[in-house]
Amino acid sequence: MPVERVRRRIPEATVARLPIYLRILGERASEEVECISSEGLAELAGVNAAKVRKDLSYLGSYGTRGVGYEVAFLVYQIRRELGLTHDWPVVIVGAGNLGQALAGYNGFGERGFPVAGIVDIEPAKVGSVIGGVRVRHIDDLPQIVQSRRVSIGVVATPPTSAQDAAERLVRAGVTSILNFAPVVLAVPRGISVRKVDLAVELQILSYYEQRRVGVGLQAVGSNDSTRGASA
Amino acid sequence: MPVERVRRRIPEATVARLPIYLRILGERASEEVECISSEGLAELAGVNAAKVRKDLSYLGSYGTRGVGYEVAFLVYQIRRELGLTHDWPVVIVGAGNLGQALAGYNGFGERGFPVAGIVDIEPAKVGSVIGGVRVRHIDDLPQIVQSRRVSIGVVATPPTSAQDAAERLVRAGVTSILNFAPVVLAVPRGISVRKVDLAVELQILSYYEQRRVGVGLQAVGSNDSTRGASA
DNA sequence: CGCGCTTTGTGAACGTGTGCACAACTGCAT
DNA sequence: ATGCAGTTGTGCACACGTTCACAAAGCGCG
Ligand SMILES: NC(=O)c1ccc[n+]([C@@H]2O[C@H](COP(=O)([O-])OP(=O)(O)OC[C@H]3O[C@@H](n4cnc5c(N)ncnc54)[C@H](O)[C@@H]3O)[C@@H](O)[C@H]2O)c1
Ligand SMILES: NC(=O)c1ccc[n+]([C@@H]2O[C@H](COP(=O)([O-])OP(=O)(O)OC[C@H]3O[C@@H](n4cnc5c(N)ncnc54)[C@H](O)[C@@H]3O)[C@@H](O)[C@H]2O)c1
Repeated sequence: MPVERVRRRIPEATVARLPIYLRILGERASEEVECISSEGLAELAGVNAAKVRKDLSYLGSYGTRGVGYEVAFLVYQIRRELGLTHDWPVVIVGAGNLGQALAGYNGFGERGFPVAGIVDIEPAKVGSVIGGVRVRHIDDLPQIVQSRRVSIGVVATPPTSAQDAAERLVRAGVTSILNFAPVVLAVPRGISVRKVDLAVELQILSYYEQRRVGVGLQAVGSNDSTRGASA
Repeated sequence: MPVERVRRRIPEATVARLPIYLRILGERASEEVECISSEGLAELAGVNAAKVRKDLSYLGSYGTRGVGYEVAFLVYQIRRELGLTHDWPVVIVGAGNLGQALAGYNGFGERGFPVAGIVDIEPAKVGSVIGGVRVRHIDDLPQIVQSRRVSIGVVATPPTSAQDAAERLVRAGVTSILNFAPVVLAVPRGISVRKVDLAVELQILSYYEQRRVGVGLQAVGSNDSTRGASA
């Protein structure tokens, strides 16, 4: 087996698009499409073909000129690059409205992110079962993280508790956090954080909606997921 | 009253940060803080102070040198720029797991995005009440959109129905869509779409997690919401 | 085998976003 | 008045991201 050479850094913007390509390719693969051109993939992903080629070129030269990319091989390469060759169990903090919806959602597990546990600070919430996972007390967090080798945590608590939840996750050993609470989390260097903030999304839509005065405006920005994981 | 002059275009990246500033300022305002410096706001927002100043400069010169920005006035200006001077009712398509969590969430209404309605295609779901809103049949969508003057729609259906849901929304008169389904929506020119895709977020975290080999990597990207509203 | 068709991979130009550094300005003290 | 400490607003340089355009390369066919 050859030595795994040091991987070149992949631009943030590209990393955010690879999952999109991956999903599209996955759908094609199940339809027994063997090959796809950058043009075809670009169409399906809603981006420019040159962008697709440049993105894929960061993985290596896996295309065949005059033909395109072999779907199955490309899927393998993207998965490898994104670190999706093994599962990443996640732990959810906060078993409220949102935490329950997340825990009950199968899409996570299917994509390699099984819910290893869900915890809450409220004794009344502890014990109930959501999506096959029993809600446990937040004091069990370190135990869950360590025994299940969890490195990704999801914050689904009210905003006022989000910083506390994040600190507990970090103390328990988690190194990546997906934050649903509308607050800016302070975390130690080396911890990645990504934020999903619905109010922000709506307010951005509001901005463009408001400007929609008479003229049907075109192309107000791209549609990618360019948002860093801070550290 | 002076003529409202044609507003200059605000960079995408700035538009994505304004809601963050707005939330922070809102919290300060309720603590009776009258003035804030770009440095202070930057700290709370987790960004660079120069960036804050440049962002705010797009709104106009509303700061006072040597002093800072008057919180209440700045809140007003940002709200005006984002089009938050009036409510934007939203309609949710898909009353499943996620749709219910969204409808039951008060945070939307509080921030000026009241749920004007929630619809589903499944007769069994119609009639139940979630968060004070009765689920209606999707055929009522045009009526809801028109009578409540809705311009923002939320897609919370399974991926296979998402394109259908989007088309119904557009036909009903909606011009902005927030899409939770993991698919790329095709919409006519002039329709803004933003996407929230949890699997993508997790996969991006996975990428950085996987690279976390030995060296505690620093600063892997920013933490903003730079994602366009396509058209 | 050579030729034409197709599609990749990438250099280069352009556009957007970031952050430094500093002049311009404010307010206050003396 | 004048000076000084503090803070904004912005020109500039650089980094990052996007798109074009085209040479290089594979494929199939005669
Ligand atoms: N529900 C939604 O649709 C929605 C939409 C957008 C954003 N959000 C955000 O997601 C977060 C959760 O929303 P929700 O509707 O589920 O709220 P919720 O109040 O229903 O649930 C929050 C849960 O967190 C638990 N909790 C509180 N402090 C905790 C702590 N320190 N440690 C562990 N658990 C703790 C509470 O006991 C509760 O069960 C909020 O920040 C909200 O703003 C929710
Ligand atoms: N639940 C989560 O936590 C979660 C997380 C991430 C992403 N998502 C995505 O959000 C979407 C919804 O997820 P969910 O868990 O709520 O699914 P769900 O199956 O619980 O609910 C989907 C609802 O949409 C309705 N529906 C189906 N086709 C429709 C149509 N054409 N028009 C109107 N309504 C229609 C169904 O009747 C159902 O009630 C999915 O695309 C899912 O991938 C959900």
